[in-house]
Amino acid sequence: MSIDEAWDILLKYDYKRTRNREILLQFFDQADRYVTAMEVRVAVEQDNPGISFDTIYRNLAMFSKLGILDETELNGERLFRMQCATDHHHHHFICTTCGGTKSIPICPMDSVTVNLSEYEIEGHKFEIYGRCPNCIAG
Amino acid sequence: MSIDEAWDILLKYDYKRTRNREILLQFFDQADRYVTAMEVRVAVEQDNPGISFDTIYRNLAMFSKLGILDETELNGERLFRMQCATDHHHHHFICTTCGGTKSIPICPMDSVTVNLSEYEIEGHKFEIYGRCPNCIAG
DNA sequence: CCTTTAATTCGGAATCATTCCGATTACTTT
DNA sequence: AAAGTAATCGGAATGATTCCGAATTAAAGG
Repeated sequence: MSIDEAWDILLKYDYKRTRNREILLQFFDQADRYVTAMEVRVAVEQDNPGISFDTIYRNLAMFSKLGILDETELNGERLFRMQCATDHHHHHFICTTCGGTKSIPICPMDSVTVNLSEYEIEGHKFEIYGRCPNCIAG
Repeated sequence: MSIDEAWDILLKYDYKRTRNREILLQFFDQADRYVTAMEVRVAVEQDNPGISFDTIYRNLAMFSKLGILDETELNGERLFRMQCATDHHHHHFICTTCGGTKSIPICPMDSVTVNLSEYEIEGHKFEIYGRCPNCIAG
């Protein structure tokens, strides 16, 4: 998702265009991988020293709820990244070293044969963890 | 996994047979679903009022590392359950209301067609979330 | 059974990420 | 430019988890 598409969503929901949100979006746009909340904090403090933790966490949570960010968890750490374009549902390999991702175009839900008709399905998660070629080399 | 199988593992690694560990294992054995750390605390305090948080968390972490417990995360909460018998690799539907599970016998790794030969795969996760028939009925 | 030794537990303090809150600042609209 | 409301700030509060030194307990050997 581009920064512009993110702003489209934010403005549609009457969120205001603020400097902190622009900094956050630009950071996620160029990062293009999963980053920890701590990495976000360190990075945005470059652009706005004195930004409040509250502001960071509040916006991360809101972006995540609006689908602008993707949130996951690895070894007890929260990770965030810009949501992929939403046109093709897919999943990810996630590098446990750098947070980089690789698309896995299949969705296991298509292969589930168990009868879940009496269950209300709210969501699912499929992720592969490991090390990417770059991090193996490095 | 049964309580006896859990003790086999613990004793094999020279962990001692203590009352607190027995209480924990019995609780997970009868719970047979994902429970939060808080639920564990409340439950084991019935059997041993005054048990230290340290003891609970230390053993949960150790059980999890030894493969006696399965650990996952939902809405920022850590969930634990007794590990299934390890003979057939499979995944789970998890009820977001009660933590109950239903086995999903397929593994999406079998269907992954993307070439990951240059990647080191460390693990994967596939979970389906929703509400089970019991919890839907209310 | 008694002793020894090391693992385990206890209790409470410390840590760490995250959230809350009241006061201030900054968008957006008019 | 002024008003109104959302957003931010700064720092305190929260809550889960971990750490630590002292006390207890399980296992092994005599």
